[in-house]
Amino acid sequence: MQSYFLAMKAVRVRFAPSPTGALHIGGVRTALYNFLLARQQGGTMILRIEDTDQTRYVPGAEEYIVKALAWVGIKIDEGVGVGGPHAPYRQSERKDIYAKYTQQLIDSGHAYYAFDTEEELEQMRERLKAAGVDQQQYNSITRMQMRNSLTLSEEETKALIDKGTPYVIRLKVPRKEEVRLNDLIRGWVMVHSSQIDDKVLMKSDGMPTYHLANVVDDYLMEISHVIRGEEWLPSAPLHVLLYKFLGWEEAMPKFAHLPLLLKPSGDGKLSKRDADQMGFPIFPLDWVDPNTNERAPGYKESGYLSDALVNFLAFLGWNPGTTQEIFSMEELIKAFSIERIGKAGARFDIQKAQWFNQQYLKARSNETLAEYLLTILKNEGVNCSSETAIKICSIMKERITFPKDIWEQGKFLFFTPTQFDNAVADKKWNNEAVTVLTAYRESISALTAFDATIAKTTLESVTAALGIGTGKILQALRLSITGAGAGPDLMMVMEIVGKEEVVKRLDFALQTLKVKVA
RNA sequence: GGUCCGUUCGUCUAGGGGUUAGGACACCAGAUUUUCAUUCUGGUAACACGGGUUCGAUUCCCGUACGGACUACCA
Repeated sequence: MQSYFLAMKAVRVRFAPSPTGALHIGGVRTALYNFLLARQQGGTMILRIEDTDQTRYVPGAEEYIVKALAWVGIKIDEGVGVGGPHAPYRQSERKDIYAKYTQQLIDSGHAYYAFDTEEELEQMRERLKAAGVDQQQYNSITRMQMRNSLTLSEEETKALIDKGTPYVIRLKVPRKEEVRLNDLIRGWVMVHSSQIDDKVLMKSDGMPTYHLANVVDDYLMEISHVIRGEEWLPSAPLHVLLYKFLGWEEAMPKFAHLPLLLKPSGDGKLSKRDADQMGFPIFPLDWVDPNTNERAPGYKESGYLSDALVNFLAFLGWNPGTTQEIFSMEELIKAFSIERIGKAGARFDIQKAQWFNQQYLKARSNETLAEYLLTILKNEGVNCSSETAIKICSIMKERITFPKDIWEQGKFLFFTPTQFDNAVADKKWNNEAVTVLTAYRESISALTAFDATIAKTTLESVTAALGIGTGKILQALRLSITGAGAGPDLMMVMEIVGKEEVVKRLDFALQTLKVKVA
């Protein structure tokens, strides 16, 4: 009956970041998994901002999170930015709610006031450490030696509070109890309550800690599944205890603790530092730290396509069990399942992300890419027809990883080369080449129509007439036209560049490289 | 240190009591491309270790090792 009720419960998931800076790429994956489950089950995706630590608040972070999620295609149904029946969705605006439930815990004997100063806490830890105690915790044993409402009389406690003495409210964790939870990814996890300390629920500034706020909000917002990073697993039993003490055991959400995203070296959580060192972004969008004014690159601005990034991220810790690798968001929604999420941490391999990007880029139409190219060209002050831009994209897109490469690797299409690759020139620039190219220049300048096919047939007839193999001089021709020894189809390049420019470039190359054939 | 979690090619992973342990990225080689890239074909490469259970374990159990997370009035 009970489980039937739970099974039927509408799927409501939340992504609950803290606005302490830009959204980490690991956070994006967590949000994605939540979103996939919500969409698949016809559920609701909620965005809640966990800003209970006023000291760590970073201006602009919340806005960044909203923008970043929108960019990757994670649509928020309810929460910050869109509102909903459980507003407000910013924890700092829900202080009264938490106060009410802390009071309830105190009244039911599951929480207590603690007046210990930082120094006193420090002394306690020192004392325990010196005594060789394994855990220097505020717990069922040590709390009896501290200044709290358990060791003080009711009058003393009241007097202290009335006097305005700073205090926190701590959870009274039972001394001996087996706390268990059935994680959707890891199965049963059991922890003895003696291992859990009397966590602070309400800080001395009147704000709740994560533990309390998270449980209260998940309950009130009717969250069905808590999908979050593995770093929360150790405190999950504490949350289970809270549900129990608050009388919400029946409505407790299911938990799924995701494997961590590891640094490429594999030792530890992926951090901004590692990403910087390895030269890849850690944030979805560019982020300027308001304190240092430092700019951290984003995936978007670095040229990653959002659907490629989503595909890549989805596969870090999850797989469909088939050999299909390319998944659109729609396909991911259909195929996703929590059961197929792995247990072990996944190293972050930027090469794979680049491969996905390349795949998605190739799948883009020339027209779409051309639009993008045209905006770059406009900024660069380069004139180009959209027809030409489409042609350029068609020859460039097979050979690049990022859209910006079309421009960066295709500059020779817009500018006459000013210098030539010496290695190629040394090898391929010889008398034969000069003979052919000189003749070819003459033939082309006499042409009235010009395109890739004509360029090719013209070249073939010139080499045939001279009795020289086309292949022998092609590199020299490429060098003349592009300045380099490698690139896209040469005939198409010449078509794009146009007859006049081809002649001009041949003249310049013949002139400049003359010395090579002394 | 303590608690918890984890461990299949270099990486992401499939698989699961009897398999030639499969795929993808990366890498290497060949083919195509008169270049490079793409594409195609092929190749190198893995069940951490030790005990059980079993006719048989990479798969189940227990240890060990190694790795990670957590251990704040941070989330």
